Amino acid sequence: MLGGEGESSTFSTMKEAADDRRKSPAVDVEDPAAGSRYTEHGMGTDRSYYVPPTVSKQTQEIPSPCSFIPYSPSGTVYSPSSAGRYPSSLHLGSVLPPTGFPPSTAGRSHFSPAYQLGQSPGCIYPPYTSSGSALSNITLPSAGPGMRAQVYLCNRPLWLKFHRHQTEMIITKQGRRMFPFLSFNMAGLNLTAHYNVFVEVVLADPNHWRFQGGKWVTCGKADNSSQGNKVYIHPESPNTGAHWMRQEISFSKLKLTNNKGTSHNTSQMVVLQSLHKYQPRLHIVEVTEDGVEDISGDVKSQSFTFPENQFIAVTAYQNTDITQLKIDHNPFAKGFRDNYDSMYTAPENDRLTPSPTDSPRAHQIVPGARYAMQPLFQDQFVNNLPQNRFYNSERAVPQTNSLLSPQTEDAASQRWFVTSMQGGNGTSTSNKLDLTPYEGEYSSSLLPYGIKSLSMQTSHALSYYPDSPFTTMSAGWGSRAAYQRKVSPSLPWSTRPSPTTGFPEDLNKVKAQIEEDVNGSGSLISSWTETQPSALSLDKADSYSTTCKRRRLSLNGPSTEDSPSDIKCEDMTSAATNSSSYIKEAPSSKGMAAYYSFYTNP
DNA sequence: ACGCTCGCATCAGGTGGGAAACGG
DNA sequence: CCGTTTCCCACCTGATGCGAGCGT
Repeated sequence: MLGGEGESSTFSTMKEAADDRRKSPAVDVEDPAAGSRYTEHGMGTDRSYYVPPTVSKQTQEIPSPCSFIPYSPSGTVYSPSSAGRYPSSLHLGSVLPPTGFPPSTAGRSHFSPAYQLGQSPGCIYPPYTSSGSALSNITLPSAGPGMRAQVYLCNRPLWLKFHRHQTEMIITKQGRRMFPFLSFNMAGLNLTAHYNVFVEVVLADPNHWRFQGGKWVTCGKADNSSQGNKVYIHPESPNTGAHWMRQEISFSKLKLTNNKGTSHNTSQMVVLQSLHKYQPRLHIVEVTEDGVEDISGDVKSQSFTFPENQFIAVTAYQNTDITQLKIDHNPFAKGFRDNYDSMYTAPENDRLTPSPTDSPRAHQIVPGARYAMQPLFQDQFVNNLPQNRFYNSERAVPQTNSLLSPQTEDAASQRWFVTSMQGGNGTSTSNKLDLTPYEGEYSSSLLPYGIKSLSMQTSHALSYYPDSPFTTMSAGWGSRAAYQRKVSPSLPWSTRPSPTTGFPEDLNKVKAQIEEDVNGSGSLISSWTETQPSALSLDKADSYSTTCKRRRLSLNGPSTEDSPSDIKCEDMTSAATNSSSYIKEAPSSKGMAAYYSFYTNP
């Protein structure tokens, strides 16, 4: 409602920012230099923030009352090279957590350490350290105590799964929802201040892509002239910081279209061009109570970019791995799962209760691991051991495989870290996907995200995918969907024990926990910059060249990683549970609620 | 009698696949 | 001719409405 209205007018500043961006859209992802481009921005400075793709800086934590702060990197965590280019205004890198924790340490205690590390990120996440260290540079928002926002990508594990294979999003004339959809948890906002929260989808790189030979390759230049709405304002905008932090903020209703002329539901539709790569960006803009952006004084806006959210817009899926992931995780595609099973696991079509150990696909689908994990982090980790690997693999493998040869991914999957980050622009290799830069980060981040997601739970936001208990997961995740699979209707998840662990009693504890999450996992992302809202589409694309062949890749190897993501989610939940004491809503079992409740309670 | 909860049926909407249509 | 886009299909989820059953 509000958001929609406000789009054009309210965010004028944003538009300006966007304009600025346009000027420099074209940097190549590949360009090593690109990394440098990503600059941080200071708070009000400008939109040009970006994070060096390769370089992520870890921020050192500044002692601040708010534990969250530490991670709020203004700096950059990582910015995808591509992202940097078009960044409208702010770019925050997401902080990635180090690779998974050792199973043994998985437990909460484990996080604590992470937390500490968080303060010195470098230590904690060695991989990221180099680049990640950038975070330290991050300047905290000067805006005021309330302005230090931190954002968690709730369904990051799921996004990572897709990202590994180069996420594709279908765009249709009438609009197609994203899956995974964007779902965030926020922290660090002023409880009483009002904010508009919106997502802007910007061109991630200057290339036109095509799927050829089983992988995505560039094919000419992107069409910068694209027109149409590029911003989706969360329907609950404007709203108070307490509101935004109380629950998971889902953008499940956001639709992607290629219909530039669409006049209806423009508030729900983001116009994109097929075969172009995009980077969703979350913007949080402080506004007056009536939703008007406060132009007086310093503009308080922050933007957050998660490289794993990048996707290529398509009118038909190109990579069968992506198709399978969609089918496996999207409840609405459940009808296609049987086929899927048959395709991938021939003999076992009938398996009613897929076990995690089953075929890779089964992992994705099966939540078994998750469930088990819920109770405790440790459990989660333990169970996840394999999963962790997957995650790693996701990271490491990602680009290469997914793009190149998915089939081989599994094997490769074992490696989590990618060196790319350090290098300056990890972009190095790839122009193609630019995954590398992120990967390192991803790996580290996995846990964190998972954690958060747990906390998030409240699902009110999610109308479609929220299941009750699992809502949190839903946001993203596939986890839920997976569980629901026909195959394993009987899965215990419904019975999931709610987290029993208590939350930290006091805020400090909560903070600490959060920090842990952040640090440890790095899940929080955060790069935030205060800048003016920028937002609008920048990209214009032009016609892209042309020929693209579509090839469907193999099915073979559906990713093996599915479970990991789930796991993470679960982990998070468990974590959340720990802090239950704060939970206001005690929704069933959702630790998430608890987590947020913290915020809600002044 | 009234109010609440539960279960079932229905409807709207979302999903990917496949074929046809479109365009260079 | 080839690649991309569009349309239709069957299937599924989620929300809603309605009625029955139960408790006060």
